[in-house]
Amino acid sequence: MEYTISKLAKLANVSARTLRYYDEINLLKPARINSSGYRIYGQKEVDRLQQILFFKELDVDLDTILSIMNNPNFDKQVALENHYKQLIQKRTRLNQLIETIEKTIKHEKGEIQMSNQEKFEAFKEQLINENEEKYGDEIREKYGKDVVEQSNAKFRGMSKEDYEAMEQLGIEILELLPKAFATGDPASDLAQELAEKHKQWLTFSWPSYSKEAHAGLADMYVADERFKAYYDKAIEGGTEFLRDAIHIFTNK
Amino acid sequence: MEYTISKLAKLANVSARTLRYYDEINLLKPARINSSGYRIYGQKEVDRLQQILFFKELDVDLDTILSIMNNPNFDKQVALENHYKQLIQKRTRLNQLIETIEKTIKHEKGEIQMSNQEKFEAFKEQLINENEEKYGDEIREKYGKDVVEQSNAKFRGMSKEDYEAMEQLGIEILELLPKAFATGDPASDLAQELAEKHKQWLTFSWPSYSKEAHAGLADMYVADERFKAYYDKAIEGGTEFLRDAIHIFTNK
DNA sequence: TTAAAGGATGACGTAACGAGAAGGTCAACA
DNA sequence: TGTTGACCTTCTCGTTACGTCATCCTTTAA
Repeated sequence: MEYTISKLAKLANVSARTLRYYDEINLLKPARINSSGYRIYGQKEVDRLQQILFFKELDVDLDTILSIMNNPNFDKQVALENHYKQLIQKRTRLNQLIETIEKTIKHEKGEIQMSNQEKFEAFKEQLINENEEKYGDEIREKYGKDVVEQSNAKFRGMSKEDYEAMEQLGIEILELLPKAFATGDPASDLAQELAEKHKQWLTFSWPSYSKEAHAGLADMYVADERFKAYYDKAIEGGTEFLRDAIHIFTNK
Repeated sequence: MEYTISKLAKLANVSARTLRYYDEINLLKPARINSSGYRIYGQKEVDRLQQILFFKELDVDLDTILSIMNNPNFDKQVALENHYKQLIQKRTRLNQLIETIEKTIKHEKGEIQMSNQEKFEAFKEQLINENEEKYGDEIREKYGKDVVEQSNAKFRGMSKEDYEAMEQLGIEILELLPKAFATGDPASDLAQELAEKHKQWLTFSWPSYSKEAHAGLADMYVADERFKAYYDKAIEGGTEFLRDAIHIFTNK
């Protein structure tokens, strides 16, 4: 079954302009262009569009969708969970705002004046909470508030280039993991290279590196099913192997 | 208390650029400009900014905020209570989004853990896709966009139990078809039982039942080689027989 | 044959700023 | 007194995800 642009547009309930735009940004290319220059879409494109629209419904921006769909190493689940976290944060913010409004209404009714500080307190609290939520309670509990806060600051100040380098490193780690695992030895050169790469990856977001923290994080990976799923997807048992490699690495 | 632009920006947790922009669009003018051309804000502006930010949190565009705030009939109390109501609504919407994403994550995780579930979900999606491809336009034209979308949604949200019941019904239909066909009469009791079962089967995936739609679908079965092959596999000429039985059933 | 429908490619507009250039002002410190 | 650095100014361009023309070409139905 083949579709012209407006046929597909009707099918998916989007505009033809939208499809041309998706073509333009390489998000969804037509299967072929016919002799008159018309865009012709096939089944594969229909499926892909459906995926795209699914993510769009979750408020994911097109650039991110593009990464998700083009990068085979990009874990859909991780992406979904990140997005989930963002939504939770949004809701937390909303809840605080609701509280603030409740307070404000009460104050106004009671004709009690709020100080400027008080008025903006809610917004500031929002920020703090966002930071706390963003980088996980686990790490905060283990390594203290300061680390998290510095980490936040570093992460926010990260350039696009840095972020992309970090992403690339993450991909390399996933690629290296099965190879290192194949050696069967967490002390092998490949496994230690893996641990080294993981350290580098870590330093992108951590304010300072410490062996204990690195080893602790490795333990957390095994204990946390989300991380475990991520690394085990590359190779079954990969998370434990990575942990062992890191433990050897940090005890050197 | 007087504020320079960055003082106010910090207080309200917005950027200086934002305040300059608000000045530019006449949403928030500074109290005065000092001899060096600096913007100086006072208490009135702080209050106004707070109001603006409240509305902004409600996703109200700045143009609308401008109208609201310039309206002399603007009652702060009423406005606040309206904000409040809207915030509650927004939170409800967010909660729905979060629920959806939770379901999706669970579903995706289930794909990894249980291949049964995976097959089921994947098959459902595939069915929807095929259905969309083959009949999307047609059914939309005939019965309207909503029916198709509700149908897809219903199918997606179907429980495993429902799906299995539906599958069972499908098997029964295939078993009943040759027996009914043997009567040679689409109006026979067996044939009408067949049509009734088919209706039940249909209601699993269709949002609402209508005789016309049922009859239309029967016609489509005969016209489409995929369905025809499916029913003819049970008995040669079974598709036409089923169609005739359904027509009689729907004209009762 | 002709008109309508549908396709294509620009190009501009949108909202709410972010980012950066180029330059002026102010307080502090050597 | 000169200089540094923080802070201010205006101006301009870039961003997202398209909507909306304008202009021209192709296909289809009457």
